[in-house]
Parts: sequence; structure tokens; C-alpha cells
Amino acid sequence: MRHKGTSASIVEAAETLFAEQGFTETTVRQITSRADVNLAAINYHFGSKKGLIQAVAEKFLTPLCAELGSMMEQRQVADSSPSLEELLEMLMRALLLVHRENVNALAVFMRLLELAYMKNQEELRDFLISRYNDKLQPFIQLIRKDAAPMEDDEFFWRLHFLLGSITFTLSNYHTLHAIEKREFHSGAEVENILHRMIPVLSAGLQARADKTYFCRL
Amino acid sequence: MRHKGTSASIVEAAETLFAEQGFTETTVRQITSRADVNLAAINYHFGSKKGLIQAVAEKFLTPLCAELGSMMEQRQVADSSPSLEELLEMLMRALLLVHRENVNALAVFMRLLELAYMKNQEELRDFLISRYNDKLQPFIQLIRKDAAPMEDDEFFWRLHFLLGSITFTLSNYHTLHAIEKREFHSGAEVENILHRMIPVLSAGLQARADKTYFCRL
Amino acid sequence: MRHKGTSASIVEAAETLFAEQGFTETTVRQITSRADVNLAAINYHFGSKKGLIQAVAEKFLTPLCAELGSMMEQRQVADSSPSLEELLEMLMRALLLVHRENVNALAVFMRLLELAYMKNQEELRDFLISRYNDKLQPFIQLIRKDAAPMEDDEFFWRLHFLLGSITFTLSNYHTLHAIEKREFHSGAEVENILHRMIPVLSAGLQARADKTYFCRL
Amino acid sequence: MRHKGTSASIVEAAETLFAEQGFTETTVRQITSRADVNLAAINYHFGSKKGLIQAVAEKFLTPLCAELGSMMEQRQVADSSPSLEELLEMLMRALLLVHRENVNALAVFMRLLELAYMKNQEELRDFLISRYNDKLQPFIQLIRKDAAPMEDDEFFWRLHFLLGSITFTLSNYHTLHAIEKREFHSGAEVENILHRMIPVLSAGLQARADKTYFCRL
DNA sequence: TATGAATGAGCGTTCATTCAT
DNA sequence: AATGAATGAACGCTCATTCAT
Repeated sequence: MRHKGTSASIVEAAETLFAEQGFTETTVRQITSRADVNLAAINYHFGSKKGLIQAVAEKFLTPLCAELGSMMEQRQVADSSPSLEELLEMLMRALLLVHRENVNALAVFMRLLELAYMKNQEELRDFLISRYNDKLQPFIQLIRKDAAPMEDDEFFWRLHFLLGSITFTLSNYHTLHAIEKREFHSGAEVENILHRMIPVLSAGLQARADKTYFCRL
Repeated sequence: MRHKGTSASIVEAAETLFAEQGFTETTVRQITSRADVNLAAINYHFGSKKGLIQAVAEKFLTPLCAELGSMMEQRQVADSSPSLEELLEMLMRALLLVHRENVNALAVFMRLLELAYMKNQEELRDFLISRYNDKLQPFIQLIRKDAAPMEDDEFFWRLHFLLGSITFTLSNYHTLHAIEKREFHSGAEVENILHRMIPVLSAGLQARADKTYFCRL
Repeated sequence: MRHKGTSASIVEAAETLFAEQGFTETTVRQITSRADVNLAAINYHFGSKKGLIQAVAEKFLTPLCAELGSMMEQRQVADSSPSLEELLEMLMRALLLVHRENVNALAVFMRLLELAYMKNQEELRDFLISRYNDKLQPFIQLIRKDAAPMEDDEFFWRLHFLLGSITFTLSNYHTLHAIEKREFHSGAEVENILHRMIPVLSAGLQARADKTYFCRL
Repeated sequence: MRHKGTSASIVEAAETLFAEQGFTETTVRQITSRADVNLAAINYHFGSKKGLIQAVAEKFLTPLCAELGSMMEQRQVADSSPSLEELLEMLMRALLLVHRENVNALAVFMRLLELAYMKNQEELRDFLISRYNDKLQPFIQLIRKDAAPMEDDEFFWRLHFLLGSITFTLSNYHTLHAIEKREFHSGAEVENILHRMIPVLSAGLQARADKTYFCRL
């Protein structure tokens, strides 16, 4: 635990601060000061603040995709296609893997996804897509198989409703956990929250698309 | 239309920029320059950048709560309690009201809610709660009535899963719309997206909470 | 003399430091510290360090060109064309005008010309040409009239030999003056140096171009 | 030709970059990166960036002085003293020797001389004087013999007018060559420029010093 | 009511150099 | 002899805010 190398110290400090404050709000001075390394070390090791953010992203996404892939492989030996709940459970287990490495990992990861969907962030978006889209598409297609039958565009939006639930909850887990504790005198752990999501998200994906309401809005 | 007053010009410019870039990334210089007013005008009229953000918040939340309240009042004359889908439809109609005022209004509004859940943003959170909690609680309790039976904490988390879907989708509507157009050669309007959410969110709230999966994560 | 305004203080301090150290070597902190103004003042008043350099340039070049123009106008009433020595004397008198406003003005001005001829400084070069070429061309053409008959390219190079003499001497006047004082126990004033240049430059321009030496190099 | 040693690679890369950008604007990172050697190599082999600059200086000045010396020796067997044009031709031939070693050599060399005349560069100036003054003085005295009769201080300034012509033209040869090509659709080679200087500089040195103009400035 | 000028604090980045191996 | 890692100092610039009028 003593001295784990400048690069690793920077990444660790960055994870915590990014999770708490977001990327823009976190300064390189805060990171290097918390990591107890020289101010210039981020630029030396990662080229720029942006480079550090990408390094943090890869650190999480690579094992996550790998885990998801190996789970899917294992499951595919059976003759039946996995159910929606099974698939979401896989996803949650993969997220837990990231979570267990670092308390802040999931929050950073989710903030990164949020950031990627902002305007003027095409660079980050393209970076993530180019690196991980191939690995995630098979999983997404399996989800679609067990979801309610629907058009491509309907599925596109539902997938992002789901993504919104996950990113919002995990990005702000710290705050939500604190509120829950204050209101109900007990707080759920991340594992528990991930578990609670499964039936909710599953039901949302399996809900029948109803076009008759459209006129009434 | 010609000269709509310094304050209004500032708010209008701020809405667009906040929607596109978020609050931190938007500078007072960008706002005053776009509004074609003096750099000091924001501090003069709103005290600070934070004051401007709160003014924008009130501008959206006040009519939204009012609309939601009057809808509930109208509905309460009937002898039956409103269904979940009816309630969500009310919410979406109230959001549409905000949307119709300004193309960027909903995105700003949703970014504001996201911001309110961040660490170190207790001030904004408290401000919103003190001003609007009373008005929203009755609506939330009606939702709970038609949701699946569940503990307080379970309902707390599901409400935030729902909030995540809404904020993520509407904050990033601009980006998602662009992606949809590129992929499927047609893009859904905001009204349509709001409509699509209803069955999904409704199903999520009515899903039976299943504790047997817990151990498997 | 007391307080002459932030802009003017900055320009004055910049002139001295640019003259002594050149542009790159002079930092905005040195300038603002010497001018006793806030560090941000340069960016506020001139947009950037580069903007300050251009402001300094215009401050010198505009009156110089004006003076040169009015001298040429006055002279043109006579029926004869001005001699090379007369023209160089005009130039030197115009330079003296700049010099009298500020001890460092000529050195800065000359460093600026040197800078404009460097690679990767096309922006500055284009800026100067677009602003002042029209005003200098008539003067240059008068010089050509009384110079020895020669090809265009020969004249081009001789003009730059002349420019080199002037820029080098005036850029480094401070150093050269100090050396002269140390070696000969007396130092020439700028006025005197400008005067001494006239017969030398004049003779250079009137020297017969000799192509027979070419093979011997 | 393949691997020419770290030191030589550094010097070669430095020459090009110094010629193009000047000394301050050229960073050790640029040099080591272009030379494809370790970042620390400059400090290791030359002690500091300043040490590298001095090494480059010696590389040029030593053969130049030697050549000039041997030319003077050869010429001295004759019973007559060499003419100004002969002497300038010797100088140009010696410069060509430097030029032939490397396309950028003359530009670097001339930039170095310019640098040596700047304030705060006494160290470099003293270094050059201590090493090469003795070797150059005889040549300078020969020049004086065939120049117009004049006071010491007059000769001092004329020598620097001449130095200015040479340094300015050769430092910026790259730029001037490009301008000439654009304007006249043909560009002169360095050899040609050196040749063209001879009659101009010679005439300048032989011009009669005229003190009657003094009062008119 | 409004604004041009100015400010202190802080930003991400780059510099030549040094250190440990 | 050579190098990857690291460093302290400084860089130009931008931030939200305040002041004097």
C-alpha cells in the first residue's frame, strides 16, 4: 500500500475526485496534490488532463467488457437464449467487478458515460465507440431478443432510458445514499441497488409499446 | 420582440448555453456576449452566476408545479384515484409546457436536477427542496398508490431510477436525436420521447420487487 | 507623469523590456510587474501578448509612415527628384521622430522587423504588409530612382542589406553603445549613428553591381 | 551514415531548428525528439542548452577563422596589401565553407552573432571574444587599411553596419529567398547573395564620412 | 440603471534540468 | 554511456467578481 508508483497514485486520486466533483470541476492541482506527486506528473505520464480521463476510462471499460464477454460465452453453451433478467444480472455482476476494485470506480465510469453524451464531446464519444462498441453490441442484441417486440427506434430510446437509470443512480450514489440514510435511517449498499434495478429495468424493456396515448399529450 | 430587457436577454442566452454545455462549462462571458449585454450585468441583476442558475430554475419549476397541481385538482373530483399511466401522462404534459416555452428549456431543467444531486451542491439541493418539495409530494404519493406494493426505501430508489431515465434522456436529447437520425434516418420529437417513456416507467414502477435474485449477484 | 492609465503604462513597460530582451524572452509577468498593473490587464486591454506586440508596432509605424509621407509630399513641389542622400536623411529624420518619443522605441521597432522576417511569423509579416506596404512603396521607388541601375532582384537584395544594417545597429544600440564607451571612452548618440549611416548606405546602393566576381567565390 | 553518435545527431538536429526558429524558440524536447535521442542527452553531453549553443558556435567559428587565417597567410607573400574587395571576397569564401557543410549552418551562425549582441548575453559575448577575437583582429585591421580614412569610432560603427547586413540577410535567407521567388519567380542561391554583397559593403566602407549633414537631422 | 475598467485567484501546460539506476 | 522518471519554476491565459462612475 505504501508507494504504488506515480501513475497509479495519480489514477487513484483522480478516480476519487472525478467521482465526487466531475471532470471539469476537478483540477490537476487537486489531483496531484492528493496523489502527493509533482504538478507536472499528469502531463508527463498522460500527456494532458484529457489523456488522464481516457486512461481512467480504459481502466474500467476494458475489464468490464471482458467480464461481460466471458459471461456471455459461458452462458451460450446452453441450448436456450438467456432471459432479460439473466442478462441484466450479468451486467450488474460485471459492474460489481469494477466496483470492487475501487469504491469510486462506478461513479467515475458513469460520469464518463454522461459526459460522452454531451454536445462538443464527440471526441470522447468516438473514442469510446471505436474501442468498445464491438464488444457491447452482442450483449445489446441479446437484450433485444427477450425484450418486447418493437421497432429499432423504440428499442434505441428504451436502451437510453435504461442507461439513464443506471448512470444517474450510480453517478450520484454518494448523494442518494446520504439522503436515504437521513430519511430512512438505513442506506443500501451498491450491490443492493444494482440488484433492485433488475426487475425494474427488465419490466421497462418488456412493457408493451402503446401508441394510443400519443395523441393525448 | 426587439429589446426585451437586460434580465430577460441574459436568461434566454443562459438557457441555450446551459443546455448545450452544462453550467460549469458555460462562462459568464459567453452568456453576456451572446445576450449582447455588459459583462457585469449578470452580477448586477442576479448577484452571481449561481443566482442566475437559481433564477433559471425557478422560471421552469414554478409553472411546472403549478400545472401539475391544477391537473391533480381537476382529476380529484372523480371518485377514483388516478392510475400510474394517467399520472405519468400528467407529468409529461407538464414537462411539455416547459418545453414549449423554449427549445432548450427541458435540457436546462434536467441538467439542473442532475446538478442538484452532486456532492458539494447542497445549497442548490436545499433551495429546490425548500421551494418545491411541498408541491411535489402529493403527486409522488399518488404515484406510490398505484405502484407495486413496496417498502419506503425501495420506492425511494425506483423513483430515482425513473428520475434518471427522464433527466438523462432530456439532458442529452440533442445528442440522442442526432444519433437516432444518423442511424435510423429519422428522429423523434421531444413530445414523442415523453410519450414513449410512459409505459416503460409505468411498468418499472409496477414490477414486483424480487429479493430472491439478491444472493446471485 | 504620475498615473498615465493602465494601457499606456503597459505599453511603456513593454517597450523597454521588448527592447532589452526581445519579445519571446519578455514575459507578461515582467511587463505587468514593471507597469505596476494587474497580471490580467494585458489580456484585458490587448487580448493577448501578441495583441500587445501589434499595438506597440502600430504605435511606431503609424507616425513613422505619416512623417515619411508628409516629407515626400513637401519635397515633391520642387521640379527635381530627391537624391539618395536626401531620401535617407528623410528616413533617418522619421526614425528620430519615433526615437524622441521613447528611448526604447527604435530598438523595439527594429526587433519587430527582425521578427517579421523569421520563419513561422507569416502572420506578423502579413499584418505589417497589409497595413504599411502601400505607404512605404512610393518611398522605396524614389530610392530606386537614384540608386545605381540594376535588375529588380539585385535591388531587392540591396534593400535588405540596407535593412539589415539599420535593424542590427538599432536593435543592439544599447549593447554597441556600451562597447564603444568601454573601448573608446565615448559613445555616440542615436542621432549621430543615424547620421553616420547615410553616406554608407547611400554608397552601397549606388555601387556598381559587378558580376565578374561571381566565378571566383 | 547510419548511426553517427548521439552528440553529432544532437548538433545536427539543433542546427536545423536553431536556423528555423532561433535559440529561445527551440526547445530541448524538439531537438532531442528530432535527433531521436533521449531527452536528457543534451544535458548529459553538453551540460546545458547553453553548452550546446556554444558547441554549435565553435563548430562553425573554428574552421571559419582557420580558413580566413590561411587565406591571409597565402596572400601576405605578395608585396602589396590586399584590397577591400579582395578581403570581402575572402570572408565570403570562408562563409561558403561553413555553408557547404550544412544547409542551415550559415543561418545558425548568423543568429548566434545576433544573439551575442543582445543584453543579458554577456556570457556568450565574452566566450566568443575570448576564443576568436585574436584570430579576427588581423583581418579587421586589413579591412581598415583599405577603407576610407576615418576615426576609430567611425570604423567601429561601419563595421557593425556591415555585420548587420550580413547577419540579417543570412539569418533570414530562408524567408527572403521565398519572398524573392514569389515576387520575381526566381530565387538566388546563397553563393550568389554572398557575391552581391561584396561591392555594396566595399562601397559602404570606402564612402567618405560626411559630417556636414549632422546638423540637418 | 448600468457599464468600462480592473482584479485576485486559479487554470492547464511547458520549460530546462536533475535524479536514480 | 545513457535513460526513463520526475521535478520546481514559470508560462500565457481565463475565471467570476468588484469597483468607480
